Amino acid sequence: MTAALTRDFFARSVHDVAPDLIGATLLVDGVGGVIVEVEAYDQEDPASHAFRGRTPRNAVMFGPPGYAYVYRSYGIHWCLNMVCAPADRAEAVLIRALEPTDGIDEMRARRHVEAERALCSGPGKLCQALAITGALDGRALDEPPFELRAHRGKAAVAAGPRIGITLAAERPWRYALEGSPYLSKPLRA
DNA sequence: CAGTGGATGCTCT
DNA sequence: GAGCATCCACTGT
Repeated sequence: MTAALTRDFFARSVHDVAPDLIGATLLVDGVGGVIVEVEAYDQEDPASHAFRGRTPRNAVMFGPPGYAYVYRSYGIHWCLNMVCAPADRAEAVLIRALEPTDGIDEMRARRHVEAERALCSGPGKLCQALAITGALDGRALDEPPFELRAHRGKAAVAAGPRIGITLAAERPWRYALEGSPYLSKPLRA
């Protein structure tokens, strides 16, 4: 029996929560896997959606911790974040990659690809594989359809620069499971 | 491999 | 009207 992650887990600085999420298991309606890559975004971060203040889109980031912030990216993909920090601070962790463990055939069908390595190796890919859409924006992470289980033992976490952004990309706020073949890109120092 | 460009829709200026 | 917290297909070594 593994411990479920509670809302208290997320009621901390995103810079503490993000590395601690590596190794945890994320399922949506029983489909998902182990979190192997995340990125942290805080309120003073020019690359964060919260940087320019509260808007209808990012409202969930300004709410209490332990909720999902889901937004559309490039008009095509969805991206999943987990809201952190005491309320009134807007911080969130972007979930960037999973190692698939549960419902692999269902993920293959949704993604239209065979290779396990390609199912969840990117923020848009994993949302497609787990059927995460804007319908889940603002939903509690400790309630169905979400299931979030803590990692047993210590994960080997490595940090590096963030990916896919132009502003402040050099901040070493990307965290990954060292040596995992399921990352969106290899980690660079 | 590395690099480039198109798809596509919503949010904010 | 610009600009994306992306992905894939295609090009050229």
